[in-house]
Amino acid sequence: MKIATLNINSVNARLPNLLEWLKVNQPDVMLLQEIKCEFNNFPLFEIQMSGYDAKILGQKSYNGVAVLSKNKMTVRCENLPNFADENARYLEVEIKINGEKYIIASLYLPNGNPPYNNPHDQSKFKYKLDWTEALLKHAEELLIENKNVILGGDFNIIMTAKDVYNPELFIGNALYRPEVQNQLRRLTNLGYADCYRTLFAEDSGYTFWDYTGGAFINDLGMRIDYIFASPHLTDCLQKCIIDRQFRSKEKSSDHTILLSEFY
DNA sequence: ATGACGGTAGCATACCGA
Repeated sequence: MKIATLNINSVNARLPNLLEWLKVNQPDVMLLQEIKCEFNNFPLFEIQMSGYDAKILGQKSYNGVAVLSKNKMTVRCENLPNFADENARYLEVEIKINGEKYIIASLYLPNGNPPYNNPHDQSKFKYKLDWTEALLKHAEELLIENKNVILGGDFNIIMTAKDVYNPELFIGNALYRPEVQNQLRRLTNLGYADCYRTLFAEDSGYTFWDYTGGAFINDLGMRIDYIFASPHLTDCLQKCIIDRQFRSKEKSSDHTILLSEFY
């Protein structure tokens, strides 16, 4: 079972790149974040012609998440349960693959930094903390329900100092604050494994490079996209790959694709 | 504290992002 995740930074701006990648790599499931469109503007026809069905939680201009799947899927929830959210950041589906039932979520965790024009405003960080608390509570319940659970997406959290090119630059940043790093550790303490770190203890594993300042060329990146797998699935973890070549393409997203494979 | 880029909305420039 192959599953990939990508913060695509507008699905319509990057559709050719996505379709080409799907054609070559043929994942069973593809998780997308920041599709930046409503349902009616999602390129459903082109996705279906590539052999995938799509479930979409859209939003105009900002956010928006989707799940693409070769197999039939049903939506379990749009947005986190018990969390009123005006933004489209969480889509959870159920998919049967080779006779096994999976619960899979595509998630886009809030950034949490103050707006540029109001650097002392902490409301966005509070939103991030609250959102992640709701995720943790739900993630715990999912493990009781099914042994095959995958939570993948853009978590907007740099877990440790080795997950960013220069940790000192990020002290106080909402992506690097101890409160959210601790929340992500709590996800692992529930039993979910960070697939990339499970297989690669030392590699940088960056998934994001800023558009500015030649960040990609100089490998000034950070690891903020993750695939977390339930214990039973982690036992079956075979591969985890970061496709840097996809980030080097013309008209690339500022994130790249993370791909996990299970037996 | 701000901007570098890039996307979207909508038509000039503001907002958002990590």
